[in-house]
Amino acid sequence: MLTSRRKPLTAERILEAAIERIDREGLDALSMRRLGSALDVEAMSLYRHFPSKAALLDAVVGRLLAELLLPVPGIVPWQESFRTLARDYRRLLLRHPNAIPLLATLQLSNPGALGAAGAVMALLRDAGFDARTAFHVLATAESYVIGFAYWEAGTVGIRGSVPPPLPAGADPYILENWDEISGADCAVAFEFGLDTFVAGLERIRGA
Amino acid sequence: MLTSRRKPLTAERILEAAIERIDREGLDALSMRRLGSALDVEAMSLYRHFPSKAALLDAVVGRLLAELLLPVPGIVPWQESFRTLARDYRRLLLRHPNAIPLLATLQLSNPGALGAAGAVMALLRDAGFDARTAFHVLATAESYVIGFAYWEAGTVGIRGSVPPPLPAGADPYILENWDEISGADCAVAFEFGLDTFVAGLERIRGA
DNA sequence: CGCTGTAAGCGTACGCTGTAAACCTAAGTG
DNA sequence: CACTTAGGTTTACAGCGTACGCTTACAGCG
Repeated sequence: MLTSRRKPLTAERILEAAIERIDREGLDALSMRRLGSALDVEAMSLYRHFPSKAALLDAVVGRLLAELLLPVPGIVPWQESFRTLARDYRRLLLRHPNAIPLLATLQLSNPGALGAAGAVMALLRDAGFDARTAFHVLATAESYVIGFAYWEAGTVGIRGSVPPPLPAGADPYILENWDEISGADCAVAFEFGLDTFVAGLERIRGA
Repeated sequence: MLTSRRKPLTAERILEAAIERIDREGLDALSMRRLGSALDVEAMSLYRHFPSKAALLDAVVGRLLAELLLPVPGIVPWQESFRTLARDYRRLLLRHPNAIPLLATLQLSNPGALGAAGAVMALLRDAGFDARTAFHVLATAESYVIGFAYWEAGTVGIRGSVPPPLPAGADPYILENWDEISGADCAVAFEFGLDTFVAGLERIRGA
């Protein structure tokens, strides 16, 4: 089959197609063969651009994290930057709910994660936190956001798909209000946790 | 092959073997064939006890959650019960780090999850929180614990295995103290987040 | 005792997966 | 022109989940 007529395959195009497929069909639906055929190419061609499927998924993580606007210390109060980043991160995760397991297993060694981690560390140290505390805050906050998005995507359901039926025996409040527990409700809960956390931070800043 | 000489296969024995394999070799190493051979049985025999691999994994989740000691309201201050449960949950997750992805995707419809969720709801309502707030707290806290364990297992490394090498460009503090960032350090960070959260809860109780 | 229904485990087979290795071809480059 | 090389293809392999049908062991019953 002639190759010269096609738009050339690039790492960038592969990543875009991979993300689109993950968003639309889920993580399990992303196989090298399917991804290849979505790009009009054989599966093995992808290996010219990524050494393995795992490497490709790592790159997907980096590419998704690049959507985040990182805070610059000193322009607005640190609390505001911190809240904004957390909210942006949650929204990013909800825009790509099928990719959450990928981002949850993100390692600090991922180049895409380093930038974000560094920016948060800088922000917090500029706010007066010592380095060790800043690191704890980073770990804690990232955990919270990812955990929450995981929970939200799994509980409320992904992209409005019907949540699984609740069996009898659930807590009365949850049972009665199951239908009302929506994305909006989750946002309230998220903000609640975020407020609580920031308030706690303010009390120990510089400690 | 004669079957009467063997210990009979039961759902219980299958679950135990599955958990042991997950703990020892990881989630990916758990295939029906391998699990079968660990039990001296053909893969298809497992389907007599579980309708699918997904159902088996669901049962694994339930079985793991059953290790948790659920709080009973009114015996000790709610803060103490809350903290204890969170710590127990974290420890449970770290005892089975390879199963964290399973527990992270846990749905509220999982029978094993219902008991825990109900216990927490009861605890919080007994403490004076209204139902809606209690639900938010449940979501937030569970997110935090799971997210944190995910982060901890991925960052510090699982069961003392060497963490991946940190590339240059990381935040200076993280780079310099990478070797020292240990489980103990994580425990401090976890307690820090927990304290922050409980303090925030105390301020809004009953609101 | 034999007969029969049923539950439990086995064997085979199908379509899918990730990827190693060899191959082919078009585009430079001397 | 010959030669190299990057990029896409082809084939092949081992392993996966599981549908389907077979066999075996045992329980209840006459």
